Amino acid sequence: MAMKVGSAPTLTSKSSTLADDVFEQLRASIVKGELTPGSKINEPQLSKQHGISRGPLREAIRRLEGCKLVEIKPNVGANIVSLDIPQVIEIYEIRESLEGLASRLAALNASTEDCRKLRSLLTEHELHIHSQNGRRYYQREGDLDFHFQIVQLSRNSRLFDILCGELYHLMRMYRVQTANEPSRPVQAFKEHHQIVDAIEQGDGELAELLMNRHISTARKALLARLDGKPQTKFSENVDAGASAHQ
Amino acid sequence: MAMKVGSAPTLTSKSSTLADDVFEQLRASIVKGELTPGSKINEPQLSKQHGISRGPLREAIRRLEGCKLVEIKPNVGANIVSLDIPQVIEIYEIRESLEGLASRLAALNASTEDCRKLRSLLTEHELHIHSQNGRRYYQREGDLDFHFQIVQLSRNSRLFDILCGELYHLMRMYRVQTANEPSRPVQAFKEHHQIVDAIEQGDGELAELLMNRHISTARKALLARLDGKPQTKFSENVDAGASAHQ
DNA sequence: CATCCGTTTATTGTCAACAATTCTATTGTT
DNA sequence: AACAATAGAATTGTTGACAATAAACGGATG
Repeated sequence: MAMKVGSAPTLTSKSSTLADDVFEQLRASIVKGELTPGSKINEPQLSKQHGISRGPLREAIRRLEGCKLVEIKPNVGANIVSLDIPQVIEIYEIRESLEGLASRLAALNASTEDCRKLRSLLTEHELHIHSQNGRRYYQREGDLDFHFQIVQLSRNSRLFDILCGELYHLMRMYRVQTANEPSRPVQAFKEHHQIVDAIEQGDGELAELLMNRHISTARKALLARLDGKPQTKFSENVDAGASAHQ
Repeated sequence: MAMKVGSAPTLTSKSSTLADDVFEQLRASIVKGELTPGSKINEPQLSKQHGISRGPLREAIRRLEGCKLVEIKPNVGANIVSLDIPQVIEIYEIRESLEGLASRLAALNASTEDCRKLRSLLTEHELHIHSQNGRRYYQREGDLDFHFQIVQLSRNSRLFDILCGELYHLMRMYRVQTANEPSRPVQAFKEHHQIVDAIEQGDGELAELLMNRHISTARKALLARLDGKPQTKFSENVDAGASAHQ
């Protein structure tokens, strides 16, 4: 269950503009890490690379600015946004509230069919969890899929936009494995099941509480890490936190 | 205590780009309602009106698109975003969670000086509340000021961005007076004081609970209105909800 | 009278050139 | 050798022109 956002339909695409296309490509590159946080955007280079003029490229960059994925300094240029650990913790605090809300709403809306899908997603994860490659997969993609589904079930489209359109992109940028902590994925897996239990029973308050705890665990792990390495400027391959659980 | 976002410093401003300037002007126009929801953006007209070329204007529009304040259809143009009542309710659900979080964090961070400022803001509101013009002022501007301050005290910059940079702008667009309900502002005023009480005592959980209730009241008023007029396409001068309390 | 179709008009998308600013590197001085 | 000033290169900001698409108009036809 991959979570495509909005991909181009036809090969010789015509219906969308160059600015839209390059916007999505750039956003994907940022999330994948091909454009590393803090790095500078060179307009002439990028425009040549994508075979377009600077006009549409600049529009795409401006749109990324609106999404807070790049920062533009006048007469200097655009840089990929870079988060330090305190900022990531801020995001976790917000996620905690928002995904709690999503879980509560999901419990009110979810059909039995929806719950069945959630379960199958979890059993699929269980298969991967024990293989080494699988663990990596689970932590890098599979886990967010679960949260993604919950948010969809909330049926609150703006909540979906904020979480999946803004915060999750940043989460992925700073996705990191809960290295050297083999017990956590298994525990997270159990918590996921508990959350589905609550949703299945239509117990919104419980679902909210469990999701809050679930994310809070990861936030606290990050916080502990912050105390350990005080003002470390979050380099690329950190190995805790973001996906500490999920 | 007016809440300017980011205004130009010098008269013959030079340090910022045309795209940045027109972006802020357009955003202000949208929030003020000078550009009505759903209306189309005419590039040649606007560029002449602002005395700039279409290039920077288009960049500003693309940035607004990133902020979800306008929607662009390829080869057709940009329209000011228009919300119907269900969408506004979605926003209230999110506000409820997020401002609850903000209140909880504010209770942990606020100094006695901060609390003093909150009180003075509230007493100022009390003065305005009983005059007819004042009531209008209070509902249109003063009330959001209070919420604005709370969010600032949370010291979570991204929370601030989401609430004050995205949602409040939309709130203002659909700001509407709780017409024919003179009791509500007084009640809201009391609730504001209760929230400050909790913050003053450092009781984060209570502050969160009270803020949740406070916003929930407004959301339910909107919901009741929704049931009354089913699929009304939220015209400009609705008279309930958005600022029903707050 | 309504509808369909082609023409005209206006608006959007794209590009390449120019202007303005910042960054770089060399030179000259202490 | 270290630092400041200056000239050059590179990058960003802005503009106007052109191409492509969609909307508006008008006439012919059922």
